[in-house]
Amino acid sequence: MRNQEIADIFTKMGTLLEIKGENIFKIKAYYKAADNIRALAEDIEQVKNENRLSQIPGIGAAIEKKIIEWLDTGHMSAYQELIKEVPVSLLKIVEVPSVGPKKAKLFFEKLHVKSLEDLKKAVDGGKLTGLEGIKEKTIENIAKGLKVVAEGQERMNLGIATEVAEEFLSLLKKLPEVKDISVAGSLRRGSETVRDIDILIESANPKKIMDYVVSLPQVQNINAHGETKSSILTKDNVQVDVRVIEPKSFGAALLYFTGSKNFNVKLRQIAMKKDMKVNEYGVFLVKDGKEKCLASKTERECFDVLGLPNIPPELREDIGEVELFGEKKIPKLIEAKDIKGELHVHSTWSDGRNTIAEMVEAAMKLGYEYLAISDHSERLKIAGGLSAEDLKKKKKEIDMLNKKLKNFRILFGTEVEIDSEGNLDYNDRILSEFDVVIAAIHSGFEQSPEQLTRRLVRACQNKYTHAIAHPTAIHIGKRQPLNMDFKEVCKAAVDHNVFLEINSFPVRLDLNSSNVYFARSQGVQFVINSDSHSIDHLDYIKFGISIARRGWLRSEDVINTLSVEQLLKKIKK
DNA sequence: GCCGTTTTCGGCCCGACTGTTTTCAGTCG
Repeated sequence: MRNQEIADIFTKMGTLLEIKGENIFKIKAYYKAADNIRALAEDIEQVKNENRLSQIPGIGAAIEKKIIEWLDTGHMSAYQELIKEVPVSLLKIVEVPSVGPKKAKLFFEKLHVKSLEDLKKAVDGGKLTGLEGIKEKTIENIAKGLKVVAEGQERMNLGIATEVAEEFLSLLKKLPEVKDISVAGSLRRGSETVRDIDILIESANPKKIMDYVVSLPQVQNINAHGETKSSILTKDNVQVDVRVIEPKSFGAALLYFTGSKNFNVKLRQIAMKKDMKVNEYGVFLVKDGKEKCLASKTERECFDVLGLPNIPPELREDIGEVELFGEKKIPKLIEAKDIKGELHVHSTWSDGRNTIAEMVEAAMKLGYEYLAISDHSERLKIAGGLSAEDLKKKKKEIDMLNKKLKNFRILFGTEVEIDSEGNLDYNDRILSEFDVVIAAIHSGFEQSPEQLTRRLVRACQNKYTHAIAHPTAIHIGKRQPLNMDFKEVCKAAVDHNVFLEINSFPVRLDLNSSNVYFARSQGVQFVINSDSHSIDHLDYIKFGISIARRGWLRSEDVINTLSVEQLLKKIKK
């Protein structure tokens, strides 16, 4: 799919036009088109071939023409013209905190600054001094910003973000001034990656809280320190924004700061049609130039007066949830309590840190009814892959443990390698012994799209395969997802009764929520696993559940919400 | 550049903080 690359071009064009000083609404049109293409569930090339591009919201005649040109010829003349005027390297400069399009333009025109290196030289050489609107403090902030960029402030995965947020929440909760507290932003929406952490606090005494936040030992740099809003950078380079809200508008603020941005825009548009206005202080009726607050205390009240149901944070992406909620078509989403067991955890038999017995004990504490111990297969030597001989011993251990257990079943599983041709790493006789066979790719990521697709399709066709683990093999921050035809893989999964995994391990989070949303539309069924390598990892399942919810999954779309008997019946080939 | 139950023009979501000003522009979310 070329959706991402086209969306990226339009995002770039938006920013370049901003630097150029174009009409703000034209710029927004490019951003909006990029957003909608990125969120598109189907292949844009197919949409083009079926002449439906203009049906995508935010795509009119001009942008449609540009998309067609790009898909047909591999270049876009409007983009080429634009980067002649505004060097594409300026995009790096607006990424520097406290430098936006206006300053980028100023530095480019007055100092010929075209790259981060140029900017650094200009700052170090004192060249910024004397430019209009630039004084000591601004220069200092830009110097700091350059440092942050140099240290690579990337998006962190959901696991790291959750950890940092929990640390701050537990510290702040101790303050007597804090009446209520919640995370907001993409973290609350359960997004796979998070850029910064938003924390909202309900309190009538903001000053004390603000002073406390900026004085914490975790703070490396104070970006802002206001009366109700402060922003800090931790020593681990994580940006944490804390806002204090008056009790009467906590709900409205939570709604506002949870976003997403596009969801908020949609809410305001709905409000406008009803002569209302939404901001972080409440939902207001606007009449004869006067405003009357209709709701503000809780999110639910705000949704109520807008005529909407209580939309869960994970769904607030403006990909149709608002409209469908109006028609009562949104499914009842899966919840943590629906999970009855897991099919993909490791033990000391391969590269896990805990024994089968220890893993089982931890799983029972979570209220699970079963656990498949799916260790690596022979070929993956680096992770202690099991030989045929090892498997016999492991099976014996599981049988023995199962005899002792009441109301819990250990399943004999494997995470078996898919080789470069799509064959599985054990022969049929061995595969037939397992209760659960999960096939996975751990090597050969750089094959051609055709090879990768064929590999995954063949793995699905194997009559012993029950599920595909971490189907795109993404490693957040390190490895791109496999470049393959995901639609084909979904089709093979459906045709051969194979379940696709939502792997909850924080560096994987694979499938991601857009994959899930798309796969669901293709009729795929799922399994949510933690891929635990120790008892501490079992808790990661919560991230997989967030992704499932963001992909609109119900409990019946996920096989490990079934009892063990139902599960074994369902996966039987 | 997009869009339309005011449909081919005239709108297009809202506010806090900072640094520069002395009323506001730029940045950010």
